[in-house]
Amino acid sequence: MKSQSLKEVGLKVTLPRLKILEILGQSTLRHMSAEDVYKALLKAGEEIGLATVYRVLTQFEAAGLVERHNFEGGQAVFELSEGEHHDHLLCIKCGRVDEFMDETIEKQQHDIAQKFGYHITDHCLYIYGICPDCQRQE
Amino acid sequence: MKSQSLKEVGLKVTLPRLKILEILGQSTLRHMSAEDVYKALLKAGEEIGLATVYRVLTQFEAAGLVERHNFEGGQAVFELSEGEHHDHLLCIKCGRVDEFMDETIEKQQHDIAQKFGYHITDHCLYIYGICPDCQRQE
DNA sequence: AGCCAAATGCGAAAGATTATTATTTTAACA
DNA sequence: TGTTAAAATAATAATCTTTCGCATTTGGCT
Ligand SMILES: [Mn+2]
Ligand SMILES: [Mn+2]
Ligand SMILES: [Zn+2]
Ligand SMILES: [Zn+2]
Repeated sequence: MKSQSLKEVGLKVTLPRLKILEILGQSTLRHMSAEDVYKALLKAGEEIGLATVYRVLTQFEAAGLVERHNFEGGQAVFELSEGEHHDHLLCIKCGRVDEFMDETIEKQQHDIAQKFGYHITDHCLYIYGICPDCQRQE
Repeated sequence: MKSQSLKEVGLKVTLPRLKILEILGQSTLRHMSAEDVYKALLKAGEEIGLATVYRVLTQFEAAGLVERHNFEGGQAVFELSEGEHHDHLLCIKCGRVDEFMDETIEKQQHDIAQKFGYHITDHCLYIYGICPDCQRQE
């Protein structure tokens, strides 16, 4: 359960942290901005400050519980870490986000880093485009 | 020459625009933030406002003269468009940026978008890691 | 129950970027 | 070449996202 995952990463079990984990897990959006989380909390009747949301999300990221993405549009978004890595396809019209993982691309990245002598720590691949639904409405 | 490229994209030839193009072309850094450009202008004795730098860079982007990248770290960076697309390798220690292009990755991206039914407009792949030089100093 | 370190809430502050508006400059043309 | 309307600039204010500082509260432990 949620309090367990907090303990495992060495974070105190507090009400704000539990609620934020809950929101991230239940929301229909897998990718939420701090503001999204804050509004969802308000809607759920929780009085948690926006600064706390930011603080907690940053701590969750450091602990490996969530991942932060810098999609276009100013606000960072967060999603619960599910173990396996994936990259993103984003619709520039409606904001839809799809996820994928491609072994070939992952391997090529590794080869490129090796060629340049880099020790990879992380990477992100964002493919922007127009989703099937939005193409129909043109 | 520079005034020509401005005319070609339908932008008036103004001193700020010429100077900014010049800075982008001459700087040793291929990837500069608006602030970087602004400081380089000051150093060159030009009195151009930061707001103008932002405005001009955004116009250049819209005109296809420069590309904007949202690397990690808050500030967007800009580079002169050189025709051929490329992606980026970034050192998280020293900020070094390397560029590469991999046909296999490009093709896989196309295939993925097709599978999801997206019409690709753009994409970016950022590989973060530690560069050879920084590995030595550990 | 009671203590103390850690966490929260609130408002202020910071950092990046954009908007407003008066003034200046450009491009077109008489 | 001088005139003029439209566009661009400079300066400043405003906005937006995120972080900080500090007084207050809470969670974990005795
Ligand atoms: Mn995702
Ligand atoms: Mn580049
Ligand atoms: Zn869409
Ligand atoms: Zn380095």
